Amino acid sequence: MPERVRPHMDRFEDLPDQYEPHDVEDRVFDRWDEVDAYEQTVEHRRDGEDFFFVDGPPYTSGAAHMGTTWNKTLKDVYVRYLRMQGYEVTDRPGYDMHGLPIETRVEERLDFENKKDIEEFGEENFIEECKAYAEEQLEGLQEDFQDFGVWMDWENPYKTVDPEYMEAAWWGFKQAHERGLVEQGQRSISQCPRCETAIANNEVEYEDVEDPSIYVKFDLVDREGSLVIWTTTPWTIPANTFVAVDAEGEYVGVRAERDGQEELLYVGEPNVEEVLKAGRYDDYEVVEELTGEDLLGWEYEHPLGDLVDHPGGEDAFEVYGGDYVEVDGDGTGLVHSAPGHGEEDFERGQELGLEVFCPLGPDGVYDERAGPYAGEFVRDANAAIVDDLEDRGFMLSRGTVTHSYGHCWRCDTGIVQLVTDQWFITITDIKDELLDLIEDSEWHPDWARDNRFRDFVEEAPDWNVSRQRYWGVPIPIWLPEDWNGDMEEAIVVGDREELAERVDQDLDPDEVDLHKDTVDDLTITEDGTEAADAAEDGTTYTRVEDVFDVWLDSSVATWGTLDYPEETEAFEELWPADLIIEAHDQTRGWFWSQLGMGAAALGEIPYETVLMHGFANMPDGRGMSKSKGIFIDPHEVIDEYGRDPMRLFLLSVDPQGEDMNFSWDETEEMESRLNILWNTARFPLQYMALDDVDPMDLDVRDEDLELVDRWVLSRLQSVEAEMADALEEFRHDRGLDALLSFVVADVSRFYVQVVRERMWEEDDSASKQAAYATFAHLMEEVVALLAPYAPFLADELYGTLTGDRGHDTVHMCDWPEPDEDLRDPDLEADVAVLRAVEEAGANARQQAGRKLRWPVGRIVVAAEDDATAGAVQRYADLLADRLNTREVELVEAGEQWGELQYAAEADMSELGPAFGGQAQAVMNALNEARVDERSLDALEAAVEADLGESVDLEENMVEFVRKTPEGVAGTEVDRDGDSLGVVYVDATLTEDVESEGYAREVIRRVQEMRKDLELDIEQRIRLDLSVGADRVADLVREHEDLIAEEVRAEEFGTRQAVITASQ
RNA sequence: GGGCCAGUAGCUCAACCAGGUAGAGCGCCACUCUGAUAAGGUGGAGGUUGGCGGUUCGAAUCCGCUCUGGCCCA
Repeated sequence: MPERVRPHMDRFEDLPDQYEPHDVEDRVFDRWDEVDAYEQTVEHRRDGEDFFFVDGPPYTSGAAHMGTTWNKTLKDVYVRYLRMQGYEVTDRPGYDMHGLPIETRVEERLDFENKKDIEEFGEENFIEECKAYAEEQLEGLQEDFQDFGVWMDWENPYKTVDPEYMEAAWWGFKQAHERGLVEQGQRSISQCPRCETAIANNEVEYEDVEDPSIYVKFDLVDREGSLVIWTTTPWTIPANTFVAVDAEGEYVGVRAERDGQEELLYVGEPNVEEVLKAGRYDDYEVVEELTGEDLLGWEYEHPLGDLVDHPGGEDAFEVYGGDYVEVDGDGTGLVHSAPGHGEEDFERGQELGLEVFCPLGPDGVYDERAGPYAGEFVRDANAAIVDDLEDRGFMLSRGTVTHSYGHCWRCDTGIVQLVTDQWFITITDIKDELLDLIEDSEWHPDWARDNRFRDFVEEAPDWNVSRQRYWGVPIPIWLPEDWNGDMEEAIVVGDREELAERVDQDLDPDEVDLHKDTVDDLTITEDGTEAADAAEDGTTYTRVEDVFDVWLDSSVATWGTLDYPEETEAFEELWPADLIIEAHDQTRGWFWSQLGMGAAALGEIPYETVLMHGFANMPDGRGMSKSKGIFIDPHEVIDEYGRDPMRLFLLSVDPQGEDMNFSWDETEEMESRLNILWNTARFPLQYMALDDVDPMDLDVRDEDLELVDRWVLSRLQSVEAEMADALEEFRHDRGLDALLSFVVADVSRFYVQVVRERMWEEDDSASKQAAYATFAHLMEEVVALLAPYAPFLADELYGTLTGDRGHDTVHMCDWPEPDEDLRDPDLEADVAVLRAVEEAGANARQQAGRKLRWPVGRIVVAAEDDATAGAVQRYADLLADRLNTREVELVEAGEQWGELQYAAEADMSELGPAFGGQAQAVMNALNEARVDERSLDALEAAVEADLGESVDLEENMVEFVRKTPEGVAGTEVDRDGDSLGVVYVDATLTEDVESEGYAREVIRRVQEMRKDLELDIEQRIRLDLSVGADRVADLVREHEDLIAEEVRAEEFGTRQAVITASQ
C-alpha cells in the first residue's frame, strides 16, 4: 500500500512524543538565531506607543544567583507582555561596574594589603585591572541572562564605566549643584580603616563581636562625686568632650561603699543596681534624687585630659541634654559623647558649638594629638587606655560584652566612626519635596511605599557622595588653591564637552576617558570670580581627589540608559521611567538613590511604577549565602528541569514584597503541567495530520460549534480576562495559575475527554471539523498567553501550529483579548453544574460497581434547585454521553423521585427514655419502615402499621436514610460545598446493556493489542475473534459493526483469537 | 535595640480586609481506566491555622505578648 502523502502537515511529525524541556529549548534557541527572533520582535513594535522600562543594573562581581535570576525573569515577563500589547519597550540592560567591591576583589587578586600597594602599582594600572575584572564579570552575567531566555538588548547594554554614562552622573551632579544642594562638610562617617575610605551606612554590615565593656567615673569639678558613663569603645575616650543626659530622666546620687571606702556616684535611677553590681560595691545608699535637668551644666574633668592634646574650650566637659539619651537604655543613663566620632555626638556637638576633636587618621591610627597613644591603631590602644584609666582610679569596672558592631561590607574590617571632610548632596534640604514626590509613584505592594520607603526617606541623612578611592566616577569639582568653602567659588563640570572647553590641557571630548587617572591631571585656569579684579585673573583650579559613591552611578540610570546628556531626543520623549522592578533591599539602595538624585537634579521622581519583589531563599526559608555555601545555583535547576519549568516556578510565587522559598518539587510540578500542555497540543495535531487539515485554515466563526466547543472557547475568554486583570496588578502568579488550571482542568481533563470520539471518527464531519477549529483557536491563543512565561515551549508549539503561516516567533503575536462574541457566562455556569453532576455520577457508578465502559440503563438526577434542573435538562445529551447512560431522568427541584424511599435509623439514647419498655419494639419497627417521603408523619404511620398502635416521634429520635431501589446507587452533587442535588445510577443489567458492555470489552482488548503492536492510528487490521461462552458470543456479535468501526477492522470473523495487521 | 513583611496539610497557596463547620492543586496510599498514557477517573489518609493570653455566644481572621524566618534601620 502506498504511503499517504501529507504535503502540508509534515510539521506535526516534528513534534516528539514527549515533552523534553532541554530539547525544546535547544531547538528554540537555534530557531531564534536563525530568524533573528528578538530583532524581528523589536522591529515589529517599532511604531508602537513608547514604554520606558529601566533595568536596575546588577553589580558585576560574581555570577547570577537565584535572586538575580528571579529578578531578570520578572522583567522579562513584563517586557514580553508589554510588547505583545503593542508597546515599543525600552529594554536596555545595564551593569553597575564601579566601586569598592570590585576594588577589593582586584586587591585580593593582586595580593594587596592597603592603599600603599595600589599607589605603588600605579593608579592607572589599578584602574585598568578593575575595568578588566568588571568586564570579565559582565560577560558571565550576559551569558547567564541570555541562557535564562531573557530578551533584552544584549548587544548594547549600558555600562556605568563608559564615558557617556559617567557623563550622565556628572550632569546630574551639576544640576544638583546648581540647585545649591552640593556642599563640602564635616560629618561623622563610617570609615573603613583598611580601605581608608568613608563607606555609606548601607555598606555597613553588622555582626556580633566581643568588645570591652567599661564603666568609667568622670570626676566632677567644684562638687563632690563623679558621673558614671559606660562605653564599648575605650578608644573614643580621649576625644570625650561632653556628657549627655536624658533631661526628663530620673537620676540618683548614691553613696557606695567598697573595701571600706566610700564614694558618691551619679547614675540613672533605673541603672543603679546594675552599675553598682558591676563595680562590686558592698553596699550603697541613695542620697539624692534628681532629674536630668538638674545635672545640666555640671562640669567634670576629662579623665585623660593631661595625656591628650584636647582643644577643650569654654563649654567642653559639661553635662548637656541629648535627645538620643534614654535614662533606661543601655549603660548608665549618662552618655560619654565625642563629637569627633559618633554621629549623634557630632550633631549635638555642632548645635552646642563644641570643638570637633578627632585625633586619628583615615587609617584609624592615632596622630600626635593623642599623646601617648599616637601611632597606634585605635582598637589596639583600647588596652592601654583602659590601663591608664585604671591607674588613675577612674575605672569603676571593666569587662567584655558581645554586641553587634559595624563592619566594612567588603573587607569585613571593623569600622571606625570619625569626622572628616566629605562631599554631600544635602537632600535633607529638600526632604519635604522628596516625601511629596514619593506620592507621584505607584508601588506594588502599596505598603512598600507608604510604610517602608516613606520611613526610610523621613530618616535619611544627607548623602555623602565622596569616596577616597580609585575605581569610580571622579567627582567633577575643581577648586581654587585657597578655597574658602563657598560653592560659588567651585567649578562643577557637567559633561565632556564642557570639560574639553574649560581645562587647560588639550583633549578630544569624544575620546576622553573620564576615569581618575585621566582627569586628575586636568586643571582649569579661569578669571577668578566676578568680584575679582584683573590682578587675580588666572586662578588655577584643581580637581578634588575623591570619586563618587558607587550608588550615585546607578542613581542616574533613567537618563544614563538614554545616553543623556549626549543624546537628548530619547530623554525628552521618554523620561521618567514607566516601570522599574527590583527586590526590597533596594528601598535603601536604588529606589532611594534614584529618588534623591532625580529630585536633586530634575525635581522629579524618576520612576512612575515600582514592582518590589522579595528575596530568593532556600527551600527551608533560610537566606541564600554564597560565602556560606548555602545557595541553589540556577544552572543546576536548568540542568535538572529546564528553563521553562524554572521560570514557571519563579513566576508562580507572589512577586509583591514577599520572599520566595525555592522549591524543587514545585519546579518539577511545573514541568509536569507543561507536559500536560504538550500532550494536549499533540493530541489534535495527530488527527489533523491524518486528515490533512491545516489548523491555520480553520476559523471557529465558520464552524457549526457544539456545546463543549462553545464552552471551552468561552472559558478561554474568561481566562484571558482573568489574566489581563492579574497582570495589570502585577500578579502574574495569579495569571499563570488561571492559565495552567484552564489547560489542565478544563482542556485536558474535560474538553479532550469529551472530543476524543469526534476525533476518532474517520469520515469528515462537521462535528470533527468544529472540534479541529476549536482546538486550533484554543492552542493558538494559549501559546500566546503562555509566551511571556515559558518563551521556549510557547514558541515551539506556536511554530508547529502555524508553520510558515504565522510570525517567525510567538513573541511577535498580539496579546489575546477576550472576545465577547465567544463568551457565554450562562453556558460556563451550566457546564460547571454538569461537571459536578458528572463527578457525582462517576462516584455513584463506582458504588454500583459498574465501570464507565459499561453503559447503564439510566441515571436519575434529583435537582435541588432550578438552575441545576435547567442545566441537566438543557445538556442531557452531553451528560448521557459522559456518564455512558442510555437515559437521563430529571426530578425537578421540590419534587420527589417516586422510586426513592427513606428508612430511619433509631437513636436508642432518645428512644429509651421516651418509650421505656416499648423502645426495643419501636426501634425494630423503625428499622423495618420504608417511607416515600422524609417526614415524621410518614414514619409514625409506618410504625403504627407495624405495631398496631400510634407513637409520637420527635426529630432527634431518628435520622433519615435514603433507600434506593435494588441496583441503584446515589451520590450527592457537591459544588464548592453546596449541594445541587443527588445523582442516582441505575446499574441494572439488561441484555442490551450487556451486549454493548461486552462489545466495549472486546474493543478495549483490541485497542490494547494494537498499541502493543505499535500500529499507526489509521492502520487497518483483520480481526479474528474467539469467545468462550456462547451467550456472550451472541451478545458481542450484535455489536460487530461498532467493534469494526472502533478498532478499524476491515475483515472480521474467523474463530481464532489472533489479530494480524494486513498491509 | 527599633520598623516592615511572613508563618495555615509533606509542598505551593486560598480563606484574613468586613469573625460563623479551615479549602484547592500537587505529592502520598488504595482501587480503576487505557490510542494525548510519565495522561485520565474514584476513594482515602493527612491540620490543636508557630506558641501563649485577651475580646466575643463564636477567632486562622480582631487585640496584646512571644517564638521562628526574611528585609530594612541602629
